[in-house]
Amino acid sequence: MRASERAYLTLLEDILEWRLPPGTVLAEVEQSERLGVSRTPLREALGRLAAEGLTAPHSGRGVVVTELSLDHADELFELREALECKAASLAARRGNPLVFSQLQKEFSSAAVLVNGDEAAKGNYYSLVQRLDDAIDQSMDNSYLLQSLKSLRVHLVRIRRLAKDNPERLLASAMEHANIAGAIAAGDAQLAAACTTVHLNQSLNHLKSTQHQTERTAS
Amino acid sequence: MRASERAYLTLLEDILEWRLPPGTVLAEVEQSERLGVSRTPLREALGRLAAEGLTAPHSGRGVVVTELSLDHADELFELREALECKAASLAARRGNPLVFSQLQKEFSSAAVLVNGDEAAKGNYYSLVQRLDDAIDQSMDNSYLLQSLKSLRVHLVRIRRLAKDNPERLLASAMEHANIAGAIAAGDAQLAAACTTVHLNQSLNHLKSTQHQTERTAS
DNA sequence: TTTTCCTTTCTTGTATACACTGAGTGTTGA
DNA sequence: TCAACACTCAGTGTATACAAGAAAGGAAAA
Repeated sequence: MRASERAYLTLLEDILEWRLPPGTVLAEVEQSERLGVSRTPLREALGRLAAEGLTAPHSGRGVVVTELSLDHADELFELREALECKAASLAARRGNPLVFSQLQKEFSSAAVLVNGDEAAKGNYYSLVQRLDDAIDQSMDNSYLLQSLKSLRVHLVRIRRLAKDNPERLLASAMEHANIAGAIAAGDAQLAAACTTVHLNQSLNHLKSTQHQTERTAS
Repeated sequence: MRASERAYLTLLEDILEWRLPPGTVLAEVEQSERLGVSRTPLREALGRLAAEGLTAPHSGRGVVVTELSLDHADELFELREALECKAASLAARRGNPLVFSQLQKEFSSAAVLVNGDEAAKGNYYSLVQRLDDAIDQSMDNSYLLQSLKSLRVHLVRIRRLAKDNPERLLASAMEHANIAGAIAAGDAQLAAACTTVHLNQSLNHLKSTQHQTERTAS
């Protein structure tokens, strides 16, 4: 693997996992020594991160990890609604109904997963991943896919701020089942509506986490 | 100005103006000599172009300017509808009505512009630009703005394939007036609907250009 | 004659040295 | 004591040399 690729993947993971929290200054020599590559591939990695909006220039001197807090959740979810509703609509028009009715079934019977142990919860998350993948493939639009991917990087980062609980996961599973069902039925409008509902519920849950944190802190 | 910035801007313009058409191979030494910079800043420029989807790796040997033809218009406009409808909705909720009712008036009286000479047509295009800018500012969402900007790069490129005529420009002006009016009225749903109408008309016009070209070629 | 393998050469990937800019600090004058 | 100027230095921006890898061409064998 190329050195620039290794540096990029390492930095990306460090940022997404909050090991490099917002505001962290990324000096070139420092990071190149830490990652064991020279400055040239490191600069390429930093350039890719900047293009994704994960880093930003810092008063003319170096780059910093961009701010991200629950304050950004509203903006992020507005974009997410635009992209994912469109994606669900297109999938409803173009996807294979069998794939999505199968996914719907799995989500409907996901109650056992979200109440189980960590491994079972991992299974649930991979099920969500499979629905996303199926939509990505069915919508058959490379530009929309590209936009979604760059959005998801930020979503991964912000998701770490939320604590999920069994009740929310169960509700989420039902919402996902509805989305899959609407796509399987070929109903574009319903698929978009189900996605809107799901995203609003997710956002509300995310914000309720914030209130808890504020109360805990005070 | 930095050498990498110059190289980036020059290559960007060359690609958008079709001086570097799709499929053109961009060899590093060749381009660095052409632009009078060394390979290091040139590589940074190429990296930025690749992040925007304007270039893509070419079977292990250099990068090529990505394909773009009217075949991509459908995909591009699907993403555009998702983003611009959302943008118009948000602007309707958050924008200053006075700004948009002023823009509506200007679009309504734009008939004299589109029938005029080249300079007058330039005025019309800058009016469209002002509406876009007003929406960008009013929607107040940096993530959505970022997505829109990366989309617009491709739209600039594909717009060169379309020939505009006075009838289309006049209709376009009316459609823009409707969008501005809906935003001024604070009607998010109507603003989105007007945007959908406008984009469908634009896409149809773009495709009719294609048919003419095909008939001309045969 | 065709296919396969080897060699050559061109292009990219990486490291490093040097130049330049900008921020911080210390000193000097009012 | 404060402000302004100059100097230092850390850190980025650029150039270039070198290494590694892939494609193309030719030669040899089937």
